[in-house]
Amino acid sequence: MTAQAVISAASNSFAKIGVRNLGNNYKEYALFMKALGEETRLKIFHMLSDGELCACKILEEFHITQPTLSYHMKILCESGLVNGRKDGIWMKYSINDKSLNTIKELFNSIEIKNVECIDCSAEC
Amino acid sequence: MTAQAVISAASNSFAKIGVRNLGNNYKEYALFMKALGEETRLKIFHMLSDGELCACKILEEFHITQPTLSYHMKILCESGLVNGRKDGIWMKYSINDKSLNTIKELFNSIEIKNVECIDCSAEC
DNA sequence: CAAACATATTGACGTTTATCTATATATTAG
DNA sequence: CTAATATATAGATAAACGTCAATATGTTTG
Repeated sequence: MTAQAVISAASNSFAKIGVRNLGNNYKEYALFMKALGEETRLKIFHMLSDGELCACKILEEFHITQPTLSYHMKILCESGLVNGRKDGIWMKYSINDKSLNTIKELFNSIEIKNVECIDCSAEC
Repeated sequence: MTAQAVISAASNSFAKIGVRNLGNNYKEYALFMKALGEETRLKIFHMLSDGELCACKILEEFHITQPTLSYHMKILCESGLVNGRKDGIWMKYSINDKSLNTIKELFNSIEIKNVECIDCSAEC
């Protein structure tokens, strides 16, 4: 079975049980979540919701070294959640509007359905 | 400086720059995000948005072993995002409504403010 | 250009993660 | 009770992660 066939089989299975298939987007979304799955980065992201901040201001709020902050900002930026722009010697960071909306839509699109799984015995 | 003092100092700093402080909740939220920051788990979570599913059905959709699925389900459940209930020999999983709403509120509460960071030079 | 400053990169390190195989623990059916 | 089935746990392992100290890079100012 080729890699393509495996992927195709997986997609078909998803369709079989009626799940909305986000396709390749799962990779992107997982990257968003991974970026926010670390307390320091989540706090930084939340700090940025009040507007753009420069690295030095962010650094003041944590007990980490400057290289560690730089590492976290890199992950936030590479995920696409955060924009960085250089302003003279300063790096200024802000939330990427588009990505935030993507996340909002992802979660808001999930509506709880109180459907019990009842046909297990017939299929497993 | 004691651990308590450190935490207290951090909280004060947050207040200083006017960030909504989510307090201890950051740990919980980061756990949510970490749980969804892995492609397989994100897919599973999304599958569950169509209703309760048993482990064996979920397993069919992935090319992983049963112990690996068990490991992922444990992480999803321990984060609080997913509920598990035992029904005979089957484990049935569903999305935790309360946690989903918590996440929705977390992101929906973030409104983009186009505020440039301009007073860096004065404070750094 | 040189000094001062903000940020990025490198290399090292211990820790955590995702995965597997092998095995254990339920639970139901005969 | 025993066999079959679904799931969980244990132990091992390779890769990824978060952190730091040291150093490099880039920018402004005297």
